[in-house]
Amino acid sequence: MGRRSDHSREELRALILDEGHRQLSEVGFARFSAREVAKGVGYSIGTIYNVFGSYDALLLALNGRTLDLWLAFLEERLAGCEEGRLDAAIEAYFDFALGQRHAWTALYDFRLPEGASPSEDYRNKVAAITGVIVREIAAVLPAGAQAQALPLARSLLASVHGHCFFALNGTFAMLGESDPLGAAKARVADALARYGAG
Amino acid sequence: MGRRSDHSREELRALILDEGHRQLSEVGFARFSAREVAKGVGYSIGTIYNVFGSYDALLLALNGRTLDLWLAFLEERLAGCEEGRLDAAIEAYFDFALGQRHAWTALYDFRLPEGASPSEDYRNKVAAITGVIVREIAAVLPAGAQAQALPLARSLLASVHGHCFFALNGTFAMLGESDPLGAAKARVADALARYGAG
DNA sequence: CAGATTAATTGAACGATGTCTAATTTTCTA
DNA sequence: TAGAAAATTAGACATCGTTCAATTAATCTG
Repeated sequence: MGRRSDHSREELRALILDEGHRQLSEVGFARFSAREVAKGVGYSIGTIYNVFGSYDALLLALNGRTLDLWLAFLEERLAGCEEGRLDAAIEAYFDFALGQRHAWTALYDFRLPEGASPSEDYRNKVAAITGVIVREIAAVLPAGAQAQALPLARSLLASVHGHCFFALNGTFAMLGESDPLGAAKARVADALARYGAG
Repeated sequence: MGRRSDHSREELRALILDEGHRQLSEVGFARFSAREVAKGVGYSIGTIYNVFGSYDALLLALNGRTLDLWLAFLEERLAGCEEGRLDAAIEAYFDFALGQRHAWTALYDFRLPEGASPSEDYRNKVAAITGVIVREIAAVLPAGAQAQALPLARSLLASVHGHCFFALNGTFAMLGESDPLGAAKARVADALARYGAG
């Protein structure tokens, strides 16, 4: 079969992303297959390569979508939240990871070949999520510690990530920890206490 | 070729583990291949399956070896260390992950199929590493807070893991963080300060 | 020591993967 | 309307994990 006019380039791209994200969320990164996505949208594997160029590029696009969903989820949770916004953000972190388990895990299971770096677009998405945390931390830091908001946000993101990661991969269960979210909140509180936040 | 007397069962197992760990450390989890290991030891792929039963079992054994190396590395670093032992442990965490980059990453990239859980042997190895941290934290906690040593150790392990993970996977670089180790140490110090450690 | 039994080892087969490319077909352009 | 450009396909390729019948060497047995 040759050229078709079923979908424009952008429609096709969106179609593949929709179906791809659906499958990734269902089967997880390890079992994810570009061929299967092609089947799902009724095109051949070659078309996936025409649109995305490579398997890696497809996965980067799918992970980008996950980041978009994550940011939206985070902002929505914070939208009607007056007090305890930072705790709410941590809860949102956990809830998204648990709810979108496979998609979230794929963010970290998938790695570009050594030397390669993600697109500016992708980096911006990561920075956007970080930006939310920077904002929330700045809001609770005293005036004299505002300069610490960015480095602190990066560090606390890493801490929360570690807790969330151990919760999902079974490490915490193996060690008898039954309240990963509580532990994560406590560590964030520890750090903020030192900067006189409140 | 039929039965050979080149190696006993245990020698063969050790041979495969040696070569497997060498290759895993060299090429990383994504490019690791059981067939290639078979080539490396001069046996056929079938023999790998006779000895280990499955690809998953082989990888679990290889990750087990990484955990052994990690524990030994950690203890050796702490051996001649009088003060600042906890900071030394965090440094050791980072140094091992950086030095054994591929092997360390494989600990978390590889996942058992859903529902399956690692062997008791594997769980013990993870618990052993945790045990070292519990011990070191207990040593700096005041008498009244000893009960917190275990939960705190689990939580601080997660925090340090998050920092190490972000350092290795490029997230920190992407966010402009240039001292992940320093940040990890600071978060641990924050937590200990709250418990009156010193 | 000879023959039978057991155990280990092999390599081909299978279905699946990502990747590439020649051929085909449609659409656009001059 | 003829030719150029773009899109789509299907098959080929090398690789992967997995299985298994056949083969061969070591061991046991009488």
